[in-house]
Amino acid sequence: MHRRMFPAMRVKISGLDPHQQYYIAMDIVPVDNKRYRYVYHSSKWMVAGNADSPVPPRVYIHPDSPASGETWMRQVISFDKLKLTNNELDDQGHIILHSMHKYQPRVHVIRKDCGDDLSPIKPVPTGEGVKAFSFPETVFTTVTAYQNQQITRLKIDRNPFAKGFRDSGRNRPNIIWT
Amino acid sequence: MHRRMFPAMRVKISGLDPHQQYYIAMDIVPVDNKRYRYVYHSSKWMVAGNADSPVPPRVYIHPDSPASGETWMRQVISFDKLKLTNNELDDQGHIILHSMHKYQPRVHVIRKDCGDDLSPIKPVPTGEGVKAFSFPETVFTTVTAYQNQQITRLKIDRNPFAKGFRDSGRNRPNIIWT
DNA sequence: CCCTTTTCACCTAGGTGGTAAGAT
DNA sequence: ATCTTACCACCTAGGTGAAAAGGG
Repeated sequence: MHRRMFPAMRVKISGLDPHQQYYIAMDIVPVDNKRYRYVYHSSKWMVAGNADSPVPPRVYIHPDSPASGETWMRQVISFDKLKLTNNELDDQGHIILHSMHKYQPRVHVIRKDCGDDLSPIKPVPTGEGVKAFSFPETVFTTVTAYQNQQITRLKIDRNPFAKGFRDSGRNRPNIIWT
Repeated sequence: MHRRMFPAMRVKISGLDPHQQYYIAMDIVPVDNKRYRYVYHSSKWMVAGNADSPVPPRVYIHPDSPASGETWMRQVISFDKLKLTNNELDDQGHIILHSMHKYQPRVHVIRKDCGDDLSPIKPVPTGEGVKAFSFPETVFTTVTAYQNQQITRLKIDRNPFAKGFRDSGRNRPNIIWT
């Protein structure tokens, strides 16, 4: 199984060299070494043991890559086509995560000459010409089924593909418009 | 208005340097200086005057570009997402053609270091590191409405998006399956 | 008269959460 | 008991030719 990450991460970048070419990429790293479960009566995620064994590292290379600093800085950069899977044998280049774990997305800005061996199935290079950014408010917990009605609500209300589950969609038979 | 070119041009390439990066692109050039009309009773395209005035040059850069010679040579390269328009003011990077004219698609293989200023709205560069290929059997005449029942048949039979017009699609009401 | 544009029903392709069945 | 999978109806997004309307 695979699904897009939603809501998608969106960033604006400044301070690039307008005439330099860059790759922009995202990976997703574990926040800690724990597995979680959702405790319904307290509406909280609680530690439920140690993390599952690590998983092959994957990188989402933004499809506009490579592009000039000018191009990247002119637009909001959206990662809405990034796909997640819990299938450790995935062969479609999706990002592999464990369910019921906490993760943190990272945005990487990679000067073109440092990204020539960039690959969806290799770790992002580090060092000169590569910078990584992460935002604490984007930490999330993976699930295969929603544990929390507010999340379900948010997804249905905001994701265009879930329109069929919005109120005044489904379960409104026999309405006669006059 | 714009439509995809169908059937799409598909090529296989050999003889590239596996470790060199290349762009692959297509443009479409006039075959002659004439405008045509279709003569129904003889089922032939006949010259009907001189060509309309030239149109801004456009290039379709294959979306897998740039990629290594190895990558390009491993696959059939399909141009099925290339889009044509007769709108001379088109601002979406589609290839602009005159209706009722004869054209010839060309495939360009461009070594990466020669394609750094490649753009959908600039002519393909020429010279060292760039090669162009064309195939006489791919010459075609542009139309806004089909002139010929065999072409309509071919499109409906071969294009997945036209499935609704195939026999045993439409115009088959009141069939009861037993 | 001949060609072009607009609108339409009908497709392909694929992203949603619900639900029931499966797995551990 | 808890989590995962498979399938479904219902969407978005966009590519078809037919047919009617528009234009020179």
